[in-house]
Amino acid sequence: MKGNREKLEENALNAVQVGGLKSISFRTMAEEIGIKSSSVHYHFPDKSDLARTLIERYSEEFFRALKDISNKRWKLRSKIKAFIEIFESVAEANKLCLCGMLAAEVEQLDQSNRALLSEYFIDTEKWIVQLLNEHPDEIISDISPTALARSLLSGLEGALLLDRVVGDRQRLKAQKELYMSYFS
Amino acid sequence: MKGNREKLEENALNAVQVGGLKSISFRTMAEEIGIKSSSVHYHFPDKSDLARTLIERYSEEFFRALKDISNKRWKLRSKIKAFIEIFESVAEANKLCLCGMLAAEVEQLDQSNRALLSEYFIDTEKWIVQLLNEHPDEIISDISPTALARSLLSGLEGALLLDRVVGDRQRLKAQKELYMSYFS
DNA sequence: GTCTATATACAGATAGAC
DNA sequence: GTCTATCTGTATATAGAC
Repeated sequence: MKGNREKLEENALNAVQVGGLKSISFRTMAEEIGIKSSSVHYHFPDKSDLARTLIERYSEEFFRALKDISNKRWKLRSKIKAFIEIFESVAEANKLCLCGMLAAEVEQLDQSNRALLSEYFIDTEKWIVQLLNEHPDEIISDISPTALARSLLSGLEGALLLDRVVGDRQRLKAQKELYMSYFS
Repeated sequence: MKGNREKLEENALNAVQVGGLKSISFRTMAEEIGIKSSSVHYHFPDKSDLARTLIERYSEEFFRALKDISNKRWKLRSKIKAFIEIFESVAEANKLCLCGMLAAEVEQLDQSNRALLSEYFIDTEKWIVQLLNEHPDEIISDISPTALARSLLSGLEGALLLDRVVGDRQRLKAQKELYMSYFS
């Protein structure tokens, strides 16, 4: 019962997480669901509009998952673990985080999409900082919550990037070991 | 006194670190130094050959810099600091590490270039591990040298990626603060 | 080593019919 | 919402002259 717009979005999201925005075209998007490229333009006027849709869709789903973690877990350690596991599930599909991939292509994005990307990273860091501030007694470190949040998120994005090239999950595993050691 | 091949390599290296391999063409490369695209093909038969040249060139220069750090510094802390500063100088030019950028585009690379990319990351991690093993008494951590090396490198690559989008140097700064706290 | 010229393919995008 | 048809630009790549 999925409409074509929905199919296009899902396929494009996956393809961009694998190969980047420049790796997809209106033609290939169309072919994959059996329509013509001009019909894709009906749903997404241009590539910038498509990118915006994907970033918004990905962000919404991501922050919904973060909210879930905040609500359904008790200990800081368990929350951080669940957060890292989101990235592990991306790695298992041999993809990057959508925003991590687009970050490499930022020069090809317009200003409004760059702003959306930046917002994704900043808001994720804010979510981590809030977590840490809610459980100050469970943190084993002198590093500030802000610095911890920034290094954790960029560390996970980098781990996805390198692990996919090397062909294992060792960097994600190392990041997990490192950051779990910060929480009792 | 630079030959055209040298000019092409330098321009391409910079352009790929900024916008990725898919953002450059034989045409634009040619125009930037005032020749025709067919002449670029004389120097680099195809894009795969160009990519290989860039990875090898970048890796050689990078590992020469690492050797320099190994030789000219005494304390582990000073060596790690110098290593991180290599990434800071890349960030200042608003670029990514060449191999970090190509890691995002790995699906568009052939097998031999993927192997070169992987080698770059693995060899860098080995260099860090060796450093750590040479100064066991200067490490303040229970994390294994291997895990530290893997998380440090992927953390720095991720920091370059995110900082460029957000438009500051905060993630690189956070990584530096975090890892410097591991060494006396 | 560099050129002109060209082959071939694919890209984003739009007009207008149904 | 989807189609056919088309415009325009750009890509990789090669043949052959100079």
